[in-house]
Amino acid sequence: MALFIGTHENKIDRKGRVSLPADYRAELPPEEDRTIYIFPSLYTSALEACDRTQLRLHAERINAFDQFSQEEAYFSSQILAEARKIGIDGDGRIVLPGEFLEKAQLDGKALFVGGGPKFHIWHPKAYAAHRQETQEAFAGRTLPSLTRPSP
Amino acid sequence: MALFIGTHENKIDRKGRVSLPADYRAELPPEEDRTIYIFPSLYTSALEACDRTQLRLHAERINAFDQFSQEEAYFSSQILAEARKIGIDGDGRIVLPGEFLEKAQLDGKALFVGGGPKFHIWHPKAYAAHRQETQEAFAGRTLPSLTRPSP
DNA sequence: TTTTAACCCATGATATTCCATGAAATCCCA
DNA sequence: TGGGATTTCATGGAATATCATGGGTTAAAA
Repeated sequence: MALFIGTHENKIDRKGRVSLPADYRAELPPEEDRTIYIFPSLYTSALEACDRTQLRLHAERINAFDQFSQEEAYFSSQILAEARKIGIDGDGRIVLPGEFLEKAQLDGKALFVGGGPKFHIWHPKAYAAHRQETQEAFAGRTLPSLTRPSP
Repeated sequence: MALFIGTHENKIDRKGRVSLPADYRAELPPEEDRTIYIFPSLYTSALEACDRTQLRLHAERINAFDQFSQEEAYFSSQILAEARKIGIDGDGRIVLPGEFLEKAQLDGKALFVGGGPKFHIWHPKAYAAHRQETQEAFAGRTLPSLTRPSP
């Protein structure tokens, strides 16, 4: 499984190109190492990106709702309908479509934020604020173990 | 599973390089023996380090929360976004990024402290104080068994 | 045409690798 | 068991490779 970690702030050039961090490129599966999938995050201004395997997992989660249910329709329209397949050029760069630049309010810089099997692309200042907010909301919280579920 | 034990105090050279204790290197899995993952400890000034298997476990714990939930966002931003993949050079050394040196307030020395599947990197004096504190707080405490869950 | 995507090459800064040294630990054989 | 030989290890500096970035060129799409 891909493990995207760390944060990298890269420049968006005048052609709209941004280098995908080398760490991230190295995590992409060999058979699909020149493609990622991106869609707008549901509850933040960021973009969410992942490889094909992870996008399939999202599709399966959505399919786990009852067919023709409102939940299925909601998540399907928010994720699957909005997602785009993005190519990676020979120098490891991607081009973000205009609609995504607007959604994430990106101007000259893109902040790549690792999140395990996925990563986010933020406006640097927006991420700083978001990080601060979650930190205040969850200060002191510990991460539950998988083997011994908390009561 | 890797078992990092014991403590080792090594020198940080002017390029930020430190020798990873040979004991620890020997514990790394053969297929990934030239890479470790490091992130700032959530509630101390230390750095936390582990192998890929252990980091994936962290990612899975975080993924066990609902997608797009606040808990997921919090732990992801505190652990996965702050983590870095650190290469081990041919001589068994790692380079600690400047941000990590600051976070752990490391100047010339790094104290490696074994903790089973993970280890910590401390400023020597900070660790001495931390050890003293936990000892005072938990002296007399017994260690629960795995097979007989605590009530 | 105008735009958009993909490819090729160049460059400075940063990160990684290679080689050398002394000290300490380990080994080996009488 | 002793003591010299050998290896391992931490550390220092120099050489090399990688990466992000910029620009130009070509090919396909709008």
